Amino acid sequence: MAIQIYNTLTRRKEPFVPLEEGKVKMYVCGPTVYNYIHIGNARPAIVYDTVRRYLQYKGFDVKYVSNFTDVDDKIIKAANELGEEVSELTERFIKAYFEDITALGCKKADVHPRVTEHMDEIIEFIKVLINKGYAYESQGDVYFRTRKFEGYGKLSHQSIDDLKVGARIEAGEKKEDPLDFALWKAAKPGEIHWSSPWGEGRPGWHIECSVMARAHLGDTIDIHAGGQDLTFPHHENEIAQSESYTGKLFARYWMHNGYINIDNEKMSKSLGNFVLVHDIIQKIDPQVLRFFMLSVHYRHPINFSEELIESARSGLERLRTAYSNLQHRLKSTTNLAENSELYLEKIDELKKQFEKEMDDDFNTANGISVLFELARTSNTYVNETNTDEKVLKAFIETFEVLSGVLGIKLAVEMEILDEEIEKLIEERNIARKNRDFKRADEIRDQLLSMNIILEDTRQGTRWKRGS
RNA sequence: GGCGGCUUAGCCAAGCGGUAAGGCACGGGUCUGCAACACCCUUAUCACCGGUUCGAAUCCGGUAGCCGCCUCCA
Repeated sequence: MAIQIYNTLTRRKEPFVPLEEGKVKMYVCGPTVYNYIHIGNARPAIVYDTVRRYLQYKGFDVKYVSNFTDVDDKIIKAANELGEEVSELTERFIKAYFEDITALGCKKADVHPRVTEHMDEIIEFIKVLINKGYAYESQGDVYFRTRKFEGYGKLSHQSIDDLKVGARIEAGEKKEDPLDFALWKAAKPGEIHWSSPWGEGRPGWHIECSVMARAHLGDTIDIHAGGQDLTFPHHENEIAQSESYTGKLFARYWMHNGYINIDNEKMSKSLGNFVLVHDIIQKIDPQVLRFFMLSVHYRHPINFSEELIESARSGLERLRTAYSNLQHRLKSTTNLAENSELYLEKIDELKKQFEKEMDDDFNTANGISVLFELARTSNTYVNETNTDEKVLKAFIETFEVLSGVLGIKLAVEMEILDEEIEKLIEERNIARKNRDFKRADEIRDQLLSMNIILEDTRQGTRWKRGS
């Protein structure tokens, strides 16, 4: 069964068939680097990282490209305010971006192209659009002539006339039509600029993605993804530019993720409820954040609140515990179990179930519920009198593979305890054997105050760090 | 005004015509010296009204409420 992807272009789920068999060309709109990313930026990073991981799991060779917008109005403004060079500022936040998404369990893209590194190609691209009559120069700016492109509005499913009603007419209009958008903007005095046939200036926002996608992935790409708000105008404009340039379909599947709200309100600067990843991961385990985001379907809105994060934390903890229960039981497995086949079959069944859910437009929420079922099954198994190493390892491997697809790590770092603590645990076990429960409880409390939680199982005492 | 989405148990959330997954919290029980972990059990007819159908949370029409895009935005 093929993967089904909801395609914004057709507003339907479609079987995913890449242009070139076995290979996927994927482009994800990346951040404008003028600040730390907020959790709203983190969602596409996590969601499409997961899409990529699943495609790879299914055997596709994925080329994943995600850009940095490293020159634009907001960047220039921020650099001016901080008295910093544009390049210094962007370099700083690109570095921070990698730190943040790495913490969130996202792999780097195969290519992270930057606008400033594609200036020649951008200028060349615009020249062609002008030559073809799709763009025109106006007082040092260059605009795209939207009415010239027949398919304008096909992604956002709006007719060009409906769009026009809502379009804002800017003061000092240099456009032929309000819906035309800038490909090139003349530099204001003192602004960073590049030389072009139309004078000193810099690229408009939309052109960069058209150029960089083509430069790194070719004329037609398989999956183009980004936040829902990019559908219009950003992606609509990309389509207009690229298809006018190449005469070919730009992207075959368009994926758009939903928004994040904070305490049921839209995250916005005016409300002052921006949550930066950089800040929040000081307080919340970034893995919990990832788990939380994947527990909701990517196209649906998600609400962010401490209460919901706490609930996600408990859920992830349950999976981690199940995983460590298996590891722990491995040390005392009897290998006398007679029901191995039954469990191996169940594991296989759950694995298939997971794939079925993920095949359905990357339903990570359901994928996670399969992990919970795997946990319940393995917890039951771990408590059997006899276990089989083969089965324990199959459980462990399945946990690793499936959670790996979601980019979730279940293994908790088990640092070596100091000798003193080891001795206390040992002393407590002796006390318990002698039924000196007072001393035993004393030691347990003492360790608890050191954030070490003890659990007595039939196979011995084990410990873990509190969270 | 145009386009689109949402409304499922205390909270979160799946569901895409065949009779309500899963998680968190709560309560009861088993396990345990006690706990923790774990396991078992218990908890909803799906905003409302009408229609189509043998059968609807799921399709159609309408009502109400919430939200997004149409302007920089993930």
